[in-house]
Amino acid sequence: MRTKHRDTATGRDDTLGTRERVVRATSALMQRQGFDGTGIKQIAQEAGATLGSVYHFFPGGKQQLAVAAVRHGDREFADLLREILDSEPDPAAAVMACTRSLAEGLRESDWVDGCPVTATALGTAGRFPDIQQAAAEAFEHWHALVLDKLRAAGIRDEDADDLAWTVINTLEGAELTAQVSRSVKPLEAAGRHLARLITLYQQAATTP
Amino acid sequence: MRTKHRDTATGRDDTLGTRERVVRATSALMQRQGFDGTGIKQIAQEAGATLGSVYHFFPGGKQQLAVAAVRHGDREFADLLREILDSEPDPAAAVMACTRSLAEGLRESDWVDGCPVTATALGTAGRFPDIQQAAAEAFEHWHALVLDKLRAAGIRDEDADDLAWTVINTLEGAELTAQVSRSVKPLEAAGRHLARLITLYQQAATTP
DNA sequence: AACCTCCTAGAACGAACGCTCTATCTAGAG
DNA sequence: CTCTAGATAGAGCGTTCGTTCTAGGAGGTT
Repeated sequence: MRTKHRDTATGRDDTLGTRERVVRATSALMQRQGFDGTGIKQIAQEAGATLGSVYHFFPGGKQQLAVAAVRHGDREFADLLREILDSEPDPAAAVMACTRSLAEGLRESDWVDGCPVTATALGTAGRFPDIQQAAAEAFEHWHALVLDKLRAAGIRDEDADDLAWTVINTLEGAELTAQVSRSVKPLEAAGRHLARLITLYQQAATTP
Repeated sequence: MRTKHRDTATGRDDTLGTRERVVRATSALMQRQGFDGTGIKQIAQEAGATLGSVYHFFPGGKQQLAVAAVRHGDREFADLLREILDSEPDPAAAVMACTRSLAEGLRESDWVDGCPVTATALGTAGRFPDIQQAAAEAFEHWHALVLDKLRAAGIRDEDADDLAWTVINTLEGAELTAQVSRSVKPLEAAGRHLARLITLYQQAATTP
């Protein structure tokens, strides 16, 4: 029954298992519409699955779906972030490359694909601790990646941790502002200023 | 019928008109639960109004309610921002005071009251242009306030505009990260680094 | 008195929601 | 072949959604 054909219109890949297709559809839909704006029947339709299949793989219902979607978004952005950070030896240049990549992704999606976990996490702030914790763990993973890069570049340990948080914060906020404003300007400014900040702490580390 | 009594349990103020009570309830609820997570009947109940009253003042329905709520959040945060910026002559110290204020607000609300426009705007990204534009205007208003402060402190015009965007971006992102992580650490780091960045551009302006 | 405008009140509608349920299909083991 | 567990299929449950609708109350003007 399952064909090896890729549906170019919806981006759905029938070679993936049902569970994976459902997770990806949930992630994509909640990224755009948030938790409450996304229906399970809509997820099933987008994934090319039926309601029975969805509840077979996710007996915990919508909440379990959201947690899986957030974790998927976590891995997805972590892979992108790792790739970009590895491609540039200089951390300042690497962070600027990140802002360019985020800007490109936003523009290509006509300003609808923002951070894959923010929309889901924000709408469920105090209501579903599981979802919130999955989102918090995503931020921590991304922070760890940036932290490694900063430390490898010689930035002092006591500076690097906070600086890595500011990098994540600013990327997050700039993407959000850029999306709402439909302009890459906030992301461009963020890249320039983060690069400036990073080189500042690099100099501080080499001249004690 | 209308008493002059303030309901200390719900925070509802009966001395306000119905329309204003509805707007405030919408703003508060959508700040926590987003657009789709907030029902009109819930708004009516929280505001101490009936469904008929809500639709009398907002015949445009939920969409019009959301726009009014975002504009209310815009004014609310603009007032706070203006007050803090005016209380500190040094822009770096003023921005740090902002991060402290945001951290305090988050902690007091048990991490549920984040930015009053983000949750509403994110969930309606591509669907309701009116809401998105109201949110974009809010960011512009806040940006203008920071921009004035930076210029008044002598920062070069060509630097100040981008720098003001990064301040807004980073405040936004840090509040978001702090809320999800239930920790003030991201906000504290943001305050320190923004202050550092601002003084850097101040020095650049005085030593050509 | 009558009248008019503003506002309040909530029943009722069709649609969509999350979820449960039973039934059927498929594939591999024996 | 039969047996079984995993996966698929979708009708239907009760509830809630946004919205519409009609009816009534409050207060001022004529």
